[in-house]
This record gives sequence, C-alpha cells and structure tokens, in this order.
Amino acid sequence: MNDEDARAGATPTLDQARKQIARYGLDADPQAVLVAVRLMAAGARLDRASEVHFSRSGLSTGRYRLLVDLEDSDGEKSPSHLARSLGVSRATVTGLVIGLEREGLVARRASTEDGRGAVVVLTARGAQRLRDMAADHFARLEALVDGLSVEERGLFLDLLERITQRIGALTAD
Amino acid sequence: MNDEDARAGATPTLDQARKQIARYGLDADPQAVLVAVRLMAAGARLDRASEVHFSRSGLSTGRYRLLVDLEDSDGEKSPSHLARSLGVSRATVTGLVIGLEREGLVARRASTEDGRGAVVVLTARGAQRLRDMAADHFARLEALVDGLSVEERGLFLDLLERITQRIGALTAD
DNA sequence: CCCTAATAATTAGCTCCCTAATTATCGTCA
DNA sequence: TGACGATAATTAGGGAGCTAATTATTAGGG
Repeated sequence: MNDEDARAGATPTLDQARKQIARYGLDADPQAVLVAVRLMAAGARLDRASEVHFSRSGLSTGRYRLLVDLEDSDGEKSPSHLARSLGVSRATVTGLVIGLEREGLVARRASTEDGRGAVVVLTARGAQRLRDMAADHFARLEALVDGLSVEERGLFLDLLERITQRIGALTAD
Repeated sequence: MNDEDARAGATPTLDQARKQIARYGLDADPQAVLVAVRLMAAGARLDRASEVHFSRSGLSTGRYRLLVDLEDSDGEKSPSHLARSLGVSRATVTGLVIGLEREGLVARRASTEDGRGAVVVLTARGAQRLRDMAADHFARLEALVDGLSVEERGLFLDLLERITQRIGALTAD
C-alpha cells in the first residue's frame, strides 16, 4: 500500500457522502458528515503514522506519552494517576510500564503511603531516551503543521476543540 | 476513567508544550507542537469512540467502512481493491472479511478472471445492516460537528486537509 | 473492632491493525 | 515453452488498548 492509495482511502469525497445519505432517503448534511468522516480517517492515519514515528526510537505512542508524563511530574507518579492523565485505563498503564521496565526506561517501587499502590519512576536511561528523541521529534511535529500560518493554527485549535468536545455524541446512548 | 479525566489526558496545554521544548533547549514553536499533539490525541480518542459507536451495531470501524465501500461499488469488489480504497493492508482486509463472512454480511467467491483473486460480495443481510444503522449513524456524525457553522466546517476541512497532507513528515526518513 | 464498600494494581482474554512469510497464479521475456 | 519476477490472498505473530475478573489493602459505619 503506497502513500497515494492510503490517502485515497483516507479521504472520502463530498460526493460519496451525498450518495450514502441519499441512498437511505435521509436529510443529513453531507458537508457535516464529510467533516466527521474526514476527521475520523485523519485520526486513524495519524495514529498509525505516530506509531511508526515512535517505533524508530524503540517506543510506541503510549510509551512515549507515559515517559513524558513522568518527566512532567518530576520523574515519578502512580499508575492510577498516569492512567488518568494519559486518558487510558489502568490495565493499559500496567502494560506500558511492563514494557518500559523491561527496557530499563522506568522502574517500579511500592508506595510508602499506600500498601496497595505503586510508584513508577523515570530512570536515567528513560530521561536520556527522551533527550535523544527531542530534536527530531519536535521538528517532525512542527513539519506536520508547516502548511498553516500562526493565525490558521489558532483557528484550527479552536475548531478542533469544539469538535472534540462533542465526541461523546458518538457514544452516548 | 470518566469523561473528564479522559479529556484532561487528551488535551495537553500550551504550557506543557512550552516546558517540554524548553527542557531540551530547543527552539520549536510551542503552538505548532500543540496543534500536532492535540490532533494526535483527538484522533486517538475519536478512534476509540468510533469503535464504541460501531460496536453497538455489532461492527467495528473497519468492518463498517468495508461494508460501505462494497455498497459504493455495486456490492462487490476484490480484497486488493478494498485494501487500496480503505487504506489498510490486504492482511487486514482478510481479517475484516473473515469476521463479516462469519456474520453473513458479506460472502466470498473466487474471481472468474483471475485464478489468484477473490471477490467479496455484500449480502442482503449486509445491506440491511447498513440500512438499519443509517439514520442513527448519520445523526451522530452530524452531532459531532454541530458546534460549527457551515463556514467553519469548510474552513476546518481545508485546514485539516493541509495538515494530513503532511502526515508523511512524521514517518519520512 | 469487624464487616463491607471502594480503590490500586494486575491478569486474562478480546479486537483492531500491522509486518513478514507463505502459497498459488499470472505474465513476460529469453 | 520454461523460468522468474510481480501480484493475490492468507497465515503467523506482534503491539496497542479495552473490559471484566482477581487479589490486596484501605477507610467507614454499625
């Protein structure tokens, strides 16, 4: 699968949206549907690209985010708090920590205050990994939005925020 | 994990971006980085919400997209073409088709023209499933972008397109 | 003081999608 | 025509994340 194909698959057209809506005799707004579908497709593609990006440093998106979160928290945090701030389940954190611990990028110790709790600690090696990645990582993130002016970036952030606020509409009963 | 926590985890702040950049003495633009990070986070969240959404109809995002693609193609298409238009690998299509076939939503027959090839066919039951989902599905997609005016939607599409064009920057060597 | 409900972390088992390797067939070119 | 490189589909195996169930510990109410 080459880039062109991937793009073609990932970017449905307004016409497709129109046809799909018409097929069932609905009166949905094709443009609105297109925005939703394109964003979902873009999100999925970005997710995969992100995994590829981080895998070059021997990490995954989740592991990288966990390391950064630790560093933002003076190098240590409980799995529960990590789960909350990363927006993933505790089970997922357990899995991420196991992987990171195996590579020596974090360590785990029991909490001194809570017999049930644990604390995940960023190791020197983990911090070094982040340092090694930083320049390349941020350069690539910048390149991703290179095509937008500062004003456009601000606008995009605002619009994106207003859409993501409504993600619940997809899953609400 | 509740919605609030998920949101908190999914929406890093400009300040966090600034600190992370400063930590390594880089001169990246925090706002640019924030746009990239937010979009990635939004994509991941939308992906998961999408899976929840489709699972209510006994499908996954991938299976739904495959069914729609088939319907857009007069009800039949080869796995290779499906892979291309869906932007996933052929192995993934094989997996999706196996699942859909097990539920009787598609059928598989050998290609008459190419001894190597197969053809995936949308069954009556598959078409019915799409019909059953349509009203609710499109209503939810519309709800997702409810907060944006028509002009803003057009603008968002444009900006999103210009960012997704550069996804390759993440993975390029 | 004990019993129960809540919380912390882990484990087991699931789905999604991927890459790499395998098998079969096609098509071209010497 | 026979061999070789592409292409079709599948299989095997891996990583991400999820939910549900399990185990250990904490905190409250009778």
